[in-house]
Amino acid sequence: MQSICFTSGLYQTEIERLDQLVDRKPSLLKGEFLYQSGEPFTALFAIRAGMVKVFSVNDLSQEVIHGFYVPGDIVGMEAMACQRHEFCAVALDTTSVCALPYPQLTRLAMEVPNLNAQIFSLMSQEIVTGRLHSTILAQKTAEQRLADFVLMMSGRLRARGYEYTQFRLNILHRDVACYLNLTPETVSRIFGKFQKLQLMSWKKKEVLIQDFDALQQIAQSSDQGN
Amino acid sequence: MQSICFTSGLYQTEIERLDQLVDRKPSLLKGEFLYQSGEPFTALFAIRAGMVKVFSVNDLSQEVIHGFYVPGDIVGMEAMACQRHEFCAVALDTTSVCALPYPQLTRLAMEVPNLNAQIFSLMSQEIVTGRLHSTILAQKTAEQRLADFVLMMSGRLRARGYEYTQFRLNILHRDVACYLNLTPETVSRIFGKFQKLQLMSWKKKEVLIQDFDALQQIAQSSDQGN
DNA sequence: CGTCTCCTTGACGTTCATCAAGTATTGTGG
DNA sequence: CCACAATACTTGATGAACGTCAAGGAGACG
Repeated sequence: MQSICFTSGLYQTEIERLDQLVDRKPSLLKGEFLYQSGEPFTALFAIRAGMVKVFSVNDLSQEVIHGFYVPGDIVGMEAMACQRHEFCAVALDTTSVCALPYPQLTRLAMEVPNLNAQIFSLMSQEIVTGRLHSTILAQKTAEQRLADFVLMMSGRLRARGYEYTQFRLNILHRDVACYLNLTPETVSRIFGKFQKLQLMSWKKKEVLIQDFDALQQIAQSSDQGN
Repeated sequence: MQSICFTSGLYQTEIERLDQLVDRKPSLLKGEFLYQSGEPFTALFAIRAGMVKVFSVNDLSQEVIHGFYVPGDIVGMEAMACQRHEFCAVALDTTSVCALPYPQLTRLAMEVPNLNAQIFSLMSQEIVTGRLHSTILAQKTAEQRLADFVLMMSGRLRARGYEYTQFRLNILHRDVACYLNLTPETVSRIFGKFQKLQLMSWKKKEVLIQDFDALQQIAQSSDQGN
């Protein structure tokens, strides 16, 4: 079962031991929380199916979205420091997850060096991802951000063996806007433009990418080049 | 010596074992690199004195600054996933660091649960810090970002027992601009305004904070409130 | 003491947010 | 299963915050 998350560096026997401590949760419905800000931290969550967004809420109770997580991803690592959640994680779709209870996980990690290294690696990757996100917010135009976003989601699905030119993506455009620090209006205008240019379409939760190269070019064009 | 970095959760005997694997480096001069993008990852670095900035370089060879690190901080954790640096770390001042060789560190961590937990905690904290940085870039006005930045640096010095109302900060305003996704011109204008209002001054690398409350208020004002 | 980099100050322009109003889509209860 | 309400998306007109460009002044380093 855990063939997706932690396992790239583990032996079969190690995977089996990991399986034993996994707490397989019932499916979450759209809108249900994995965790909320303020709750004590008890476990990491491995996503098996569906999609999750992680966000915080600012002073004016607007969401600030920090990431969308797909099957194979682990969420919750940001709470290990305080042993308390400062962020919220909510299902965007019917979602199934495995809980990895933290005390048991660390205990097992102390016995299985490969598992410990895997956790380090995942956390390190999360730091890098966060910095990339910052960079995109800071350096790219609205068009670049959107092209980048679509390609990134496609790439992550691809990396995990899913269809990546045409796929269901149950994310509100409003949430995309929020993740990329844009407004829904801007997102709408730019997706409209992309569709007119036959680069891609995103209607009714269905994404279709028609021209990867052109999107890539937009995403990378050296700032005001476009 | 290591009374600053990892040690909050360690016993004396554990600290001593950590001390044994520390590789105490000679001082770095301003402008010298701790590591550069592309180099293999060999060690984490604990900063003992001075200041370090971590950054990446974008397509147009402009720096994107991800953080400034002060004594007591650990840098390099983002490279654990790939075992290769994707970022650069450079001394902004005469800086002294300890290298914590990664293989030895992980080996020791396997024997000392407290140390392992400490590393998890630091990495988790780094994820949170990155998300806060994103949030500031995304949600705050130029004035708020600058007020926030000054208070943050002050707060970090304070947390580590240094002077925090008046202190040396060897960071170019250009680098502050880069970190906060602003231009040097904007930074100059706003610091000029803050000085006129007697909130703070920053001249010749010397920061003086005159009115914490007012800065706090600016940093937090609910967006366009100010 | 001179050069180079950094900082300052002003005038102007651009990107994207805001506001507003209308259309589509989704969800719900009868 | 349909009708209606609520939410999401679209499209246009306007505006503001900050970037860009330019030129002058101060500080730092050799």
